[in-house]
Amino acid sequence: MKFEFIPIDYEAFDFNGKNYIKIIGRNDKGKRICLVDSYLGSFWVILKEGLTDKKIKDIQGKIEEIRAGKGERESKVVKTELHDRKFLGKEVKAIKVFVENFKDAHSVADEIGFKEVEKRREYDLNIISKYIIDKKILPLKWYEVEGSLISGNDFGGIANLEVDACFELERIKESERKEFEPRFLAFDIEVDKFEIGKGDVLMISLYGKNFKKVLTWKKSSKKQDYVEVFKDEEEMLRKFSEYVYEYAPDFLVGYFSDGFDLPYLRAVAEKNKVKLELGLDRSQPKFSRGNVLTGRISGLVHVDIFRFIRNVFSQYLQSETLSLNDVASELLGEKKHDFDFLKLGKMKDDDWYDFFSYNLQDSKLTYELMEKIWLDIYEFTKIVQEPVFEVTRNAMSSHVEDYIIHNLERFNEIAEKRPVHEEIGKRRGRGKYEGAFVFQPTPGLYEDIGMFDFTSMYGSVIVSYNLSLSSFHEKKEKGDLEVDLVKQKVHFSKEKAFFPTMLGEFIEMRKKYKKEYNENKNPMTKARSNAYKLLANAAYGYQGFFGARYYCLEAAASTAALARENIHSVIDKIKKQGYTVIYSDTDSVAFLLDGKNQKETLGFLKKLNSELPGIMELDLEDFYKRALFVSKRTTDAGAKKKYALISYDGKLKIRGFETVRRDWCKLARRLQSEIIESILKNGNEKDALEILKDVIMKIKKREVKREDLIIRTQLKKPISEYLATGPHVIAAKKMEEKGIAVSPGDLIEFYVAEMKGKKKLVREKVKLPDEEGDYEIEYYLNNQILPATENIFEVFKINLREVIDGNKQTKLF
DNA sequence: GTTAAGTCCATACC
DNA sequence: ACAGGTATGGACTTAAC
Repeated sequence: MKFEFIPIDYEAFDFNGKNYIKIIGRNDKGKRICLVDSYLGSFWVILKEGLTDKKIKDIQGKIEEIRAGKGERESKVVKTELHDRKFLGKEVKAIKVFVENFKDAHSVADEIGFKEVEKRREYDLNIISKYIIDKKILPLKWYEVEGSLISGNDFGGIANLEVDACFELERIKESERKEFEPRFLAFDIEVDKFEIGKGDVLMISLYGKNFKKVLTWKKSSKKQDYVEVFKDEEEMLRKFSEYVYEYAPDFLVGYFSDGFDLPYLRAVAEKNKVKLELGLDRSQPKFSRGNVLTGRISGLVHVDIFRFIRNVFSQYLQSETLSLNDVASELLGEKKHDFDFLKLGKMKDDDWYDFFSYNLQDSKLTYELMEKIWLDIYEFTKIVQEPVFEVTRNAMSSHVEDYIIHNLERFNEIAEKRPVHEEIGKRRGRGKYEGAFVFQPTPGLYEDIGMFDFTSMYGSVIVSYNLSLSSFHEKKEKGDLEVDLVKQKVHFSKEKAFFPTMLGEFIEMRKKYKKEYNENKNPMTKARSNAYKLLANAAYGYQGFFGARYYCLEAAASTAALARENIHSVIDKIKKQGYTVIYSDTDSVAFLLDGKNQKETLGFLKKLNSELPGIMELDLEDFYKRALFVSKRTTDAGAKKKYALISYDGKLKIRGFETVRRDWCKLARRLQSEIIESILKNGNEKDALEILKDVIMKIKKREVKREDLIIRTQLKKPISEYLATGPHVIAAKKMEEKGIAVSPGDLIEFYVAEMKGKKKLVREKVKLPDEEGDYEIEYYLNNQILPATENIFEVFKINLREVIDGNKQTKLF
């Protein structure tokens, strides 16, 4: 039978001792299809130089005799082939070893420690990645498929899967078809005790296209048409699996569902002795323990969008936390419903009604977030060529690496191995290298400023100077680039290596799609341009990351060194041209126009660009009307990474100030930003000073709302691991005492209250937001308001303490 | 008991 | 453990008196 097919999920299975891959996807009619394909996996044995043909034949013979495996299972080598390949850019002779069951590739490779063998590689690749590379059957790409229907007990009864049809793959070729409308089903649970395994699931909400349900075993007399009440938790759980099956989603979507909803459901299913049959083979979710739990459901893709947002998206979000509420507010302009969890112990009829709609809203937000970021997931999947399950969970370093792995064939390259435990330890012990240059600013209010910055600076340095593991030379060779790292000199070949080449592709694609997007605003090109930008930015960090296959600290250190060299050179040229440089951080430089006009400055930028090496490019960031720099708190020296700018159209750009820090109270943050705005708009401090005086008065009169005085600090590790007990740790302890579960990652809220007796430490005055008490006036004046404002006024030679001492109403200072 | 230096910790910038 | 280094600054801890 012939049909069009789009792969969504891949799973390997063994049948009669051989590897098979089942691909779950859709056909062009929207039917769910399972495609089964055989797969013969292989790895590489790289030979030492100068072996005779006869010797190589001998080795191949010896390899073909090997049988190895783990436990009961044993695989034989099916065949070997000799190839000319490259490894880290060097030409090598390599034997391709085909193993009956790829799970035994490592064991087989272990048997090939002959003295003629230089290295063994690719036995550590994931079988699905290997399959996608070898067979070129890429996720989310349409194919024309010929296959034969599988029925009965073929392949161990695979025809029993909950799909519309199962085929064995016979022929496949690319199709022109593009459009794909994925089916999402979002879910969310509510429980009575937060800790997994300790409580009951009170309700489960589901949200899809024209589909909304809240399943529960609790009742409210007020009717909600989407609520279905079951006799107990067990029946609710059964119905949950059934609804998921009926809706037949491609993606079952949750928010933090790897860490909470799915494991919680599993725990209560176990307790109720019911099976959570979510898989297309009616199997239960399987959890793998990495750093965090990961829940996999056979045949449909469980997506925890929190993880994708955290790993990929978060750096471009303004939200102060990655909670569903904050992220949905920012991306969708929609919030969670309010529900007071303290009611849980004594729920009334109306409360259940509210709780059901609260639960449904969470699924709705999750569904809409998935719709919102789907194109980003889709583009990442297309670019790195890994299945959506992995793409939505992997960190940026993995995305970079996956792109490399899936593109090595173009370079005839064999993949490097993943570092093992000892190697990682060694790498981590190597210590830091010198990073970026930051210009020491002079505090002051400046006027008429220009700012240039390099586009993808580190990426373009790597490409322009060819910095990577395969171009790195231990000893200097003829024509090499030499980079002086002070402690040592390192060398890189000028022969173009694959890593800089691929990174060049990221930068080029980013440029191309950014341009395309600007000409024709289309969410697809935006997502694509964004994905390439993220990959380009992460590639530098990747080479310095201890877990990377293509780790090269020398390349990372050289990238930073050459970036410094380039920014210094640009700073010098700008100065020489007659501008005053006032600031620079890593890849940007700010300077005073000193009477020169913008047009002239842009002309100068063009000249600067013509002198830059390789693909490096300097851009106009913007022209600004005013800029404010302040001193550090402890010395007179200007503070780095802390400044505020106002553009000619009145837009503010504030960096580093307390205003942008989430661990300062609202009052201090708002006051500081008002002061900064006033100063930048007016060009003087007069109005700003009045704003400050007003707030100080309010504090003293106790007119400030508690909400504006709450300080929020993240708990980064379990309470017991803290060596220094800061205020937020005490607040977290208090929460635990009240029976509120706290875990690493939570934002802890507290305020500083007046206490009986003289308390010295801040932590002794910590109270939780709902705890009775009066705020401590002195703390908020001295530890929040003053530090956030005094070095701003210092720029105008105003000593806040003196000014305020002269004010009769404010004698506290 | 007080104070200054040192350390821990969170958060930001690029 | 899940990209890197640079930087600020609050609050606690420790050493010295």
